[in-house]
Amino acid sequence: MSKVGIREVAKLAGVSTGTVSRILNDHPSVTKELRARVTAIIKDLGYTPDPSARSMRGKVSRLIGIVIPDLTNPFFAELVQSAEQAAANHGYNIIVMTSFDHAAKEADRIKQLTSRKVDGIMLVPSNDFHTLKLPKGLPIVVVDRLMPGYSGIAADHRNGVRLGVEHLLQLGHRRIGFISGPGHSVPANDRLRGYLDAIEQAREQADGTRMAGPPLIAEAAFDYESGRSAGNYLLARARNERPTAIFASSDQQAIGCMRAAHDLGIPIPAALSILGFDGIPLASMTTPRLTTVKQPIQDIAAAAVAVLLNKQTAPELDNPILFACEILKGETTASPQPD
Amino acid sequence: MSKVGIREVAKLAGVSTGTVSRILNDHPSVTKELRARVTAIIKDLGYTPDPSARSMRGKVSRLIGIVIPDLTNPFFAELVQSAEQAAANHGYNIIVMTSFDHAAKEADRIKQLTSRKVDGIMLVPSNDFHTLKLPKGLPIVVVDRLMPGYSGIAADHRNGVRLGVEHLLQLGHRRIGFISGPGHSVPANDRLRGYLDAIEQAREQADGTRMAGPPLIAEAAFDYESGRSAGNYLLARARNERPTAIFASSDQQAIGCMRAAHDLGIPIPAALSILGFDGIPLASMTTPRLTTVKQPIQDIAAAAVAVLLNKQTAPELDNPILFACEILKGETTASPQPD
DNA sequence: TTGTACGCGTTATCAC
DNA sequence: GTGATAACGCGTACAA
Repeated sequence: MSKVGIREVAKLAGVSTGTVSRILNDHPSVTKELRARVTAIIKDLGYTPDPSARSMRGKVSRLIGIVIPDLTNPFFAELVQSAEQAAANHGYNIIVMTSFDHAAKEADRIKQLTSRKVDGIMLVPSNDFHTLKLPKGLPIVVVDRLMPGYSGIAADHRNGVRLGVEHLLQLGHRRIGFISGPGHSVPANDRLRGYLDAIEQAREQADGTRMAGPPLIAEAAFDYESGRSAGNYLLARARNERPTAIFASSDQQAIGCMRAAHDLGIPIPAALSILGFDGIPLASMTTPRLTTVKQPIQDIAAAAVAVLLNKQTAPELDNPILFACEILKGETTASPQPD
Repeated sequence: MSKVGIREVAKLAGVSTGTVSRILNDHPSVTKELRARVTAIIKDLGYTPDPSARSMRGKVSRLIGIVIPDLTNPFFAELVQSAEQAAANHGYNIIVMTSFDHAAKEADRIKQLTSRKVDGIMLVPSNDFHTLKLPKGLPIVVVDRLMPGYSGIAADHRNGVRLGVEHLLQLGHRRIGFISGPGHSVPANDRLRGYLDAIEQAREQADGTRMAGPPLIAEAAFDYESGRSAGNYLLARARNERPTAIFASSDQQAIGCMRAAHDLGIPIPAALSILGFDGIPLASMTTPRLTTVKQPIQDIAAAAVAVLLNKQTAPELDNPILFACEILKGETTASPQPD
């Protein structure tokens, strides 16, 4: 149970340390039988290469760093967990750090990771990312909040929202409100664009039924409380003018909005449909269960890890990899009642 | 921006590498002024010691490992985030791994962490922990799910539950139902004990008002759906026999139970009080807001890290450090209506 | 108090 | 195809 190094293995096998090293690293120029014999001895001794020594000599640490704004956000938690799985499948481990959406902290974290010699960084940038200088030469993949100038991977928020709006349109809704995310957030803007796209398109196709005139949009932070006030704002008008459906930019907003509707005595989904975005586990725990547009978090995480490990070619700059969203049907959307 | 090592610093300061090393490690035998000068140069060059080399030569990696069953569980997510903060304050980073409550995976993770030379492991054991062999010589602190034979840190579940029951008693409840956690879970049993303690004590003090006779206990997993069926079970009896309050062992159970009550047309808190346990953010997002017993997660995490870094003496075996819980008042508890 | 020299476990570069 | 050896960057006896 003590220090069994590569030397012990070599001595016991009657070969040199170099050979053992080559075997460990799947170097081709080693006889099959020799490889077999040494491998047996390795297993026998229970020898494991020392990661510290490895990362000192070579350039590989088999470590990837993850920097996210907030781990208590269920979306990021699942992202990290999925990434850990994906990394483990390749013999990698992860170092997790939280930036709290603070650019200075974020820069510091990245510096730490660099000195740790991580083989790559998966970054969900803080919102004031523009002040951020990233070290060159270290693979970095930006996830979810895309940044111009870096390889990015994310869900296709824009089309995801279109999907959601179309779902509501098909149910017969014509006055569809939208709770937008904070204006400085990249995904928030993508989602807003998706909404505007879909509404615009519906207007053009105007199949007799007219779409509502004034845009029914409220901007809010992604959290619960903001969703609630935005809901209050959107619902504070005469019944024949207020939206019959509200599409929120996050599940938490949607749940806050449900609460607002509940406080106003508006039954869901009878008098108001509500649609969320994200697909966090929480969505299925509300009463009634929230219908939501689900992001393929696991796919995103797996792709990000694959890119960092060079298992997959990195996306071009300014041409991110996007994953399609899908609708997770709950009980908060239904056809509108006639006025 | 290239490789600035300890040698460059030494050369530029006109001292030897040994001196620089001693300065870095706060070795006492160095002149104050020399220390000051070299420190300045270090900062000037932006020199950072190479962690890999450090952990190879010395025994310290400034890395601590965290193994938890499931990161998407909000409780564990907050635990990890708090630990990361605490570790960062001491110049440490964390490697996070998920065991999925699978003993074999867990053992493998721990082995990986050992070979990474982490300076300590914070472990929330999987439920079949009894099959677990932990490496000696490596500081390990068991958190939340206490294990006999290891240093443990957790919330005082037992007294926390007592607190909750007393809250309900003070409101006037006499038929208090309890949704217990899974029987094989250590915290679940602690919580059940707390409930039984409090009820027993209330019986003895029997101040005229009689406590309900038969125990109103339902065992369930910690999740939402299980809480819902347990709630259904407890509420499926005549009004004057069913509990006027239900205390759940987790917030998710409590929320499931709220849904059960809602489906049965039982208003909360008018006809039924509900009390949760954990204090996850989700608790304040329900309608109405859940009253719950909050665990001091940050304190737990900070203490665990402190113990691992020897900043604080480890708790005796079988004599864990316990942190007091507190009641987080929401809107789901109130005095019972007369029958 | 400070400098020197060596070793930690591995991989890469040569010879063989 | 395989063996010997330098080098990676730092900590630490030991010598001065």
